[in-house]
Amino acid sequence: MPITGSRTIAGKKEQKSKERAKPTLEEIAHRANTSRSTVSRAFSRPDLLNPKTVEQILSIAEELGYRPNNMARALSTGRTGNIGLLVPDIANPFFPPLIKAIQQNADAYDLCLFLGSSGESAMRENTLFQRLASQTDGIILASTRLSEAQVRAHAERHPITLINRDIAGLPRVLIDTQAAVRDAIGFLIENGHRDIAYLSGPKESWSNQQRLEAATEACKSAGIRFEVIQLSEPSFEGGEKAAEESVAAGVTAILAFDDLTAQGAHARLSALGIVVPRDMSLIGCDDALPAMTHPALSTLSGLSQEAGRHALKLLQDAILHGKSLQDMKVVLGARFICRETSGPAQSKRQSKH
Amino acid sequence: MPITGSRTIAGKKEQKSKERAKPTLEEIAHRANTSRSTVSRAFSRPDLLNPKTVEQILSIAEELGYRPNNMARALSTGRTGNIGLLVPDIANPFFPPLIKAIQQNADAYDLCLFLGSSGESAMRENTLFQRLASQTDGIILASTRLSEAQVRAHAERHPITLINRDIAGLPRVLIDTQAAVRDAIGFLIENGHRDIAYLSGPKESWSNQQRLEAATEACKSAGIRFEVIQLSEPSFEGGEKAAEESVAAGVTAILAFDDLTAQGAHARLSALGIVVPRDMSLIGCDDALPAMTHPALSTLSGLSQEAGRHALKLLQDAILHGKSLQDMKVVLGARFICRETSGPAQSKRQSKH
DNA sequence: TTGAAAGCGTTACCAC
DNA sequence: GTGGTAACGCTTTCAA
Repeated sequence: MPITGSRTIAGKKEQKSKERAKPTLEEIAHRANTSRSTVSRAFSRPDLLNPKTVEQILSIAEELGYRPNNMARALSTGRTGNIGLLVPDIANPFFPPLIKAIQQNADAYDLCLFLGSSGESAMRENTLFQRLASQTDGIILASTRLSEAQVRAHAERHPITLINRDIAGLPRVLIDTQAAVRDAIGFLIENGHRDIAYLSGPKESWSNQQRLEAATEACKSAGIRFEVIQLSEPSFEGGEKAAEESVAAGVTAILAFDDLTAQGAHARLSALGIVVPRDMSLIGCDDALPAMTHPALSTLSGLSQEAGRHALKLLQDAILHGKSLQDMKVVLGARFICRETSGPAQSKRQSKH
Repeated sequence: MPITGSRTIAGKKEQKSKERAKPTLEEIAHRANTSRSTVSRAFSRPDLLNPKTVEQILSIAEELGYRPNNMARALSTGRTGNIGLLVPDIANPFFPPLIKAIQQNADAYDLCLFLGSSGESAMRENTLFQRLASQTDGIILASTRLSEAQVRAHAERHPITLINRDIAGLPRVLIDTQAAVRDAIGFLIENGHRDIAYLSGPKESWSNQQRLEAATEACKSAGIRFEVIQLSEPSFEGGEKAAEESVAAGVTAILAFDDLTAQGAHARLSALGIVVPRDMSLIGCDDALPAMTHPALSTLSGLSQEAGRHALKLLQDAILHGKSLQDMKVVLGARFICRETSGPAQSKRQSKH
């Protein structure tokens, strides 16, 4: 007996006794002395059938352990019932809560989720997209590293929703951290800090651009020294290296691209004997490691739950209403959350008040 | 113009000027004055064709932006090129690294990954399984909450690989933490601890059973008081609650089901003014929050990378060699990693040495 | 209320 | 080397 995928010319009564191959509509129809059409309807539009017929079919199906073949169905209907989600790095703590939120909402819509993690590589992301496109009704791109042109090209042929990427004309949900960044910088300044560093993330990252811009302006307008330190990569290790540079630069406060890099920085600072927040204030971003850290990390609130919910809603609209017909844009405002890693600047310096 | 999924009787020349519908083999064949078969072969078995033909077809395909339809291909070949992965809770920090490892290996095998998060619910896991079964070649069940009977039933009809669940006859990879648990308990005892609590995870969890068993025996044979505290749920919050019970129970050391609950416990202990490790030793499990914490959490090493790699290997074997023909079992040994949250017991008590 | 048959996009067998 | 055609499992007109 062939294991799988074998061709059988006369598909009639192929199975021996207990040989349980996956039953098909045909199989059930045969057992119920009826046709494929009827059996199909028994599942999709039972209201059109004689209740007795439905009942009989359902019971036979149950007995045989029938499960509809999603791919065949999709091929026929043009709808897959699947959606895709592409993230740069699933191990970055910002994403799991987001993925979870999307997953749960997908369940509610009765959709299955394809997950892709691109490893921060645009090329890989592209490949994954193409692979997923033919098996999904739409795809959510979270913090995509693709160029605007690439995203537009994809959107041309497949429903898309963006998270944390602002491309006009495409449905997108944005977590706006600019106000929160200004608050955080304001807090630091009020607490006497005059030398602040920003650990800058990937250049392709919209979020990073936003934060960098807001921080730059806030410091500039306050006449404060502002150092931009480029992370080698948006990871724990990247944060560690950047911490050393920050120390060398002689700042008293660090605003990190995200919580993960902030934690990396924290670890390295501790290793160097620098106590947070006494010797150095540290603020992360995303609130992805809630209170998981000691001391609890000051950060900018993440909102990934809401972001996920809205993203799925938008995607659903895009799928049903054809190509993202209007310029849907949801903006979620983050807030500065002051916990235990940020405080007064050390030494003689004081607030001006 | 219909948006999608429309039926067209004469599929000949349906598209107007720039109306870019997704091109099919037929479409390309037509443009190249050849047949579907040939075009198909140009992609799958170009060696069988005249190089000129191949080149021409490929260029036309490129120009049209042709992408093969995975579902149609799957329907025809019986292989989907997809695999599924079901986890109890993607937000639990143990899983992201595991998922990432599986994802990367899947990429290497040129497989797409379906991710399902069951929310710790067996029912939901079952539903997801059935939904995924028809669109995947095989499914990896990580820390499944399903009963043995349910798992076996599924395995009957679909290739499966288990992670951290020991069911004879099915391919599985196990992270064995028993030796590590014994080492951890041994360490605590040597450091003067005589009252130890274990924060116990989900009953369905094989890992939890293993840890509980090892800890119980280790304490028993050393004649040490051992308290089992059942977590309301394996989460940060669950850990917080359990910490209070531990304090009430008057233990000097806590071994937690996993890192997440350990962190929850840590947070609550700190809030209660209990300093770790001075007043209370704390050991997690999985090494999922590497050094992300301060003080760095003592834990049992996770090995999720290796687990993911082996799981995919086993699944691949199961898929290719038909139903998991032999009792493949990979056991990975975890180690106790002593960091900063575990140390000598407080007060008068001393090690016997 | 039910059945026949065409069609979804692809592959694979069998001729030519 | 290449083309015709059946088949994969399901949905959906169209007739009866």
